[in-house]
Amino acid sequence: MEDVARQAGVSLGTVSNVLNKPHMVSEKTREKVREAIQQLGFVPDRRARALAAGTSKTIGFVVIDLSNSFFLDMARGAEQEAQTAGFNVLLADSDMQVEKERVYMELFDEERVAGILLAPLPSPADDVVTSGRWGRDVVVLNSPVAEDRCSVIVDDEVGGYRAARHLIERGRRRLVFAGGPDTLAPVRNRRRGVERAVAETNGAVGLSFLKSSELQAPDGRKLGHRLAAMAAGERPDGIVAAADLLALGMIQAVLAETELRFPEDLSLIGYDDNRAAWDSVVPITTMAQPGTEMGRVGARLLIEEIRSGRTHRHEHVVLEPTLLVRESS
Amino acid sequence: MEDVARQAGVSLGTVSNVLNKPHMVSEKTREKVREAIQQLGFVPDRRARALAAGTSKTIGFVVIDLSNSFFLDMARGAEQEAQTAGFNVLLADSDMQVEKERVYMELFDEERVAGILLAPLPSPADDVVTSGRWGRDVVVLNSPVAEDRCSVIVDDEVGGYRAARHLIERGRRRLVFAGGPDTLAPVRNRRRGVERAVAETNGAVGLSFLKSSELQAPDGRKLGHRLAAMAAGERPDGIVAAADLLALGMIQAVLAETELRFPEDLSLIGYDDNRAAWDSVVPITTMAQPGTEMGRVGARLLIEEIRSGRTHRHEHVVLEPTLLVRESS
DNA sequence: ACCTCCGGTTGAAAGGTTTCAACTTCCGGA
DNA sequence: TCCGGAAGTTGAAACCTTTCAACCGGAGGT
Repeated sequence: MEDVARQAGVSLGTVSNVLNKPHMVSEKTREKVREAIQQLGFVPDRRARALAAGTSKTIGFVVIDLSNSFFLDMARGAEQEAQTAGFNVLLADSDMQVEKERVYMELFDEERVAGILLAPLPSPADDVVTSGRWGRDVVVLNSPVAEDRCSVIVDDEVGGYRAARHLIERGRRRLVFAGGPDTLAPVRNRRRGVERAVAETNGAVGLSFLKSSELQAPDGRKLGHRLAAMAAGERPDGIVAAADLLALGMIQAVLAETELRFPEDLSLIGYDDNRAAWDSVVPITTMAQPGTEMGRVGARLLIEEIRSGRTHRHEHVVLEPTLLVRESS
Repeated sequence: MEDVARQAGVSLGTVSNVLNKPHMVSEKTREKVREAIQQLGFVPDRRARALAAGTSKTIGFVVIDLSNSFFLDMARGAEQEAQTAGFNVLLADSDMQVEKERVYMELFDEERVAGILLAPLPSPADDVVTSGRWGRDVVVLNSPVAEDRCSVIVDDEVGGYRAARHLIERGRRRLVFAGGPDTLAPVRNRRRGVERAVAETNGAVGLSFLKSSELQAPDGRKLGHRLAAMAAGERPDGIVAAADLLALGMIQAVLAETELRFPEDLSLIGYDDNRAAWDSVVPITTMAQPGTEMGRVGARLLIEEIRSGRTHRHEHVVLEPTLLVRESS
């Protein structure tokens, strides 16, 4: 920057002004400086800038698992929103490991980013977030959190409810919820929503829970296998799966082992609108989670918090999933 | 840091030494300082550190498309390797937009990262990379590049060749390559590999190219449809698809429209080992791209370059894809 | 008793920017 | 002709570290 100043025949302060408050500099000087910058290939040093100014324009996003399109969508949403506010977002994939989550939180903390977006691991989330006593502003995505932070979550109970309602409206009455493990809060909540819908509908019965150990396609195939083995009388006619891959596996197994057709004989609805399930043989109706919007809202909240400083009041936004009707129902 | 020094009753320099060269500080002092750090919740400022030291320990990765598991694997590989060398990597998704690619390259440049890993957009790659005249070290992944940079690519011709060899060894003789558009270098090269394998095998014939406009599942379904319509005599018995999703679509269409079975009547091999195709009805044999390894090698090259400074000699590593036999062949 | 050497420790400079009070010019008005 | 004020520019302090030459005190050798 000193070189630039010398070459343009102005002072350091003026170069800085050209960079940050161009309107305060006369047209003539501005041009001279710009030219010098060009010629010298000067690239301002963000670190020094942030150091001197005491504020940074980049926010960090620590995300649990980028291979899940839901989280990738969040990242994209956050990025869009941040961009319009003049912020950049840097990504770090904690890859389902608490350890890495912590490391990256610390990295961003040391990096003095303006704020952190965190999509945490299910269980010990709160530990990491609260224990760290990060000086930085943090907003938490997709995980309930104590009062002293902003958060954005999506209502799983409503999702389960609406999924079941959809099946009921399609004339299904013998409903079952498929998923697991029950220790996962989202699974529990989605299931509860389904049960509520069943309970408030005349003539609907909730069949016993199709329990899976995880939510991947192979688990779905096992479930589909069980479904295929059932007598016609005991078989459900509507299934709410806790995840798309689970639904995908079920469809494959049922199609392979029986003559049943989707959706005529069996209606199925998945959850998440997972890209990995987009190319199922029969396209899966699903409760789409508003990933992009979560990212956007999260970023908005965070930037607000950054800007308003101590006067900020924490918010807890609850979003709702939306039904995406395709061919499995 | 000043507060820490005061509280521990030592000088600034000593605190710094505790942080960076603990062996140079007496046990007693070290403890005192550590305690003070603890009590005051002091978090060193990386920016200031890097500024003062003149070196940074974080490297940036600008990646074309994180929703493609191949690139995500690269990111993971790079991260692993970087970690063992004491570096951190920050991710930026250019999301297939040249504009964003440029913005992020600039961001990392201004951020004075130690170096940049770039998995660029297909065509104007070189422009961005070279035109920028980034002072920073850059290594390019998955894209050929001029002499003055390190790069890591994977040999598509060999991939096509091996895929075809695999089918030939399985007894297939009427081979076809499916994919497109032909303007994509990887598609062209894979195809050429297939042709070479056919040419050098007695009795093998290369059937006319099954051309698709893109490499997604719907394109595959169209191709599958054409396959289904063919008379038995003109139908291939072995297919090399330029991508897994294409293969997945073909399988779905063929299974739906004909009685043909994989692999008995038709052997099929995909390309990429794309996670999005892992859950195909019939698991797809594929040429897996060594994404993780590319990331690792790239990071290793980059760190070497960072460390060796001007004495560095650029390297161009060519990796090979590996066959993953599953059930479609 | 004196000298060397060495492990520890210190203080100040340096790194690249922003900020801001103080300064200079120049213009219009009295 | 002089004055007040706006517009533009400057220089130095500040931001938070690392680095390194210089310093200090004590152990070991003569």
